[in-house]
Amino acid sequence: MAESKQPDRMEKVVSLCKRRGFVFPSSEIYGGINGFWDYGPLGAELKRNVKELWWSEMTRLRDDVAGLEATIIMHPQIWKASGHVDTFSDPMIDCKTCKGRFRADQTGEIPCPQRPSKMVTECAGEKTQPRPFNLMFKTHCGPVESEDNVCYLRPETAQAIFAQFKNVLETSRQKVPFGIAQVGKAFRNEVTPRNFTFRSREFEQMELEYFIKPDEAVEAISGSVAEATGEGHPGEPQPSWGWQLWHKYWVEERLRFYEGIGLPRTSLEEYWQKPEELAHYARATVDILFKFPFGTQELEGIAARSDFDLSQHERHAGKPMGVFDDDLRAAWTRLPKETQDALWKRYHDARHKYLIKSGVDAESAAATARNDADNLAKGKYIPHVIEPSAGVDRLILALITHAFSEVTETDDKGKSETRVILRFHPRVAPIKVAVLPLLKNKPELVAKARGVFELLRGQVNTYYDDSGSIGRRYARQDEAGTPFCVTVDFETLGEKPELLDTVTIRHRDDARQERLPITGLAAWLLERVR
RNA sequence: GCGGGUGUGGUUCAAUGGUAGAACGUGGGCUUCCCAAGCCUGAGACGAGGGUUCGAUUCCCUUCACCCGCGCCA
Repeated sequence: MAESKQPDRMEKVVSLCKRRGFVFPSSEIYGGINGFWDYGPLGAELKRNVKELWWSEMTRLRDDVAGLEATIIMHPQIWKASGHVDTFSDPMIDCKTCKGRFRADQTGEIPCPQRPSKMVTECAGEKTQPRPFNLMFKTHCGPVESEDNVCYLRPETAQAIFAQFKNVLETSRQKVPFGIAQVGKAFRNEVTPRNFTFRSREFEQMELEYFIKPDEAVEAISGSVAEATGEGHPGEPQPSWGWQLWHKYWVEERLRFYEGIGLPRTSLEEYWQKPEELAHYARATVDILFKFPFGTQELEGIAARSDFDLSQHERHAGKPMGVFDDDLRAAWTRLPKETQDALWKRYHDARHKYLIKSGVDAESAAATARNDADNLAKGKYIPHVIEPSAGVDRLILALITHAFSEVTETDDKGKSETRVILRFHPRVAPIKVAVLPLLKNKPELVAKARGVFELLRGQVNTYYDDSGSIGRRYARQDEAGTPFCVTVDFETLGEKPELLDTVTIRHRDDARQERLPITGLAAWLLERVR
């Protein structure tokens, strides 16, 4: 992957974030703590805007998605079922000679990096003792620390959605296909936090689990599973969509979202994971990448996860995770026998393969798979899932680096000066409008400006500033990414009667100015920041 | 975790074995002030902990953080 790295640009962004109050090192007065970052006043607003836009588009503006806010600490069995306990606990061995790090249980199968003819166990390099390499943050529930009450801080928000699937289904009056959305903190004890906030140990995710019918059910109901035709957004969801079209749909929806908050497609890349890169349960995964100054890196992954997660929880919790589908039941009885048999067999084989892979013994796997396929014929199945999973903090960093621009201007005296402008999309900008009296020592101007400020602050996030020259205040707002400034001058007070109660609106990106009546200000702004 | 680099006001940088300067920013003031104008004035720093030394921001050790590379990244 050819990448143009711009370390200078990244340094400037980091220092701007500190200087203007977007991002601070966590616990800085104690020397900081690796992998943890705080959001300052502007960063907090920016992040809030992004999360609210996501939430609103995902849940409130859709009929088919319900929200959830689950706890960070959950029953430890959840992480057993999800696979995190096992995969995060691999004992690792370091080779002091070649500096390699290997899973302790695989040293007999991995070639030594320095002498590929020999396996790691056979080479002469000095090895460390195996050490547990756990990327989940562990804690204890209750006052006594013992093996019995170990709990984990969630390494992803998704599992809570699966765990609460049934409750949400029953209380939200949704039917498959439908989704459950959640925004929240997650924690991973990363080996190496890197690249500013990009890889942090405490971070926030915006995740949707979108539950769909298995393709066999879609085919039974619609006669066939629709094929994806052509590039781009496949349009409004159709009953005939199988997992592939739903997957494509969500990839395009997510790209639209990024465009809508100011990340054009040219700043993004799609990466379709190759079959050998896929997690064992995934049928397809698309990463949406952003061209960061330190390289092109993942913002969001959209995975087609089959029915793996709900199946795991059904097995581990011993609680049924299947749903009953009236349409399927009705459709099934009308199918010709050979179609029924073919669908039964396909569903059976998929279930059987999953069960065997999960370590279920051959006899129960055979029985369970038969039972699952019989259930399909009665209208019951475990939904499959499409998972668009986005990192909030990565997105914030992408928005800041993308918005960052420098403008060098030379004045009459030949003195040149470089100013920073953060060209945020108005929808995400932390401050939407600044209200500025032209002068601060004229009580009438200040009073009028305060009035305008009070008028606007309940509508959009508004900032009042009367310190320094007007040009300095414009520059200050440019650096904060404020898209609009409202200036109250003597004409507002009626120096020219025809301009009484009008103000100057100044645009961030081109310094353009226009005159608007105060009465229309709020509506004018709302139109542009929503 | 390994190797290399860097830590001085908010930011960007100076200087120094005798406890630190600047620019910008920031607080207050003056100015009919529309793109970081000017003037007056204030606050503000040697990442942390040890050691050597009469004395350490400076030398040494440890530690923490950040950056680059490697490894790891369900």
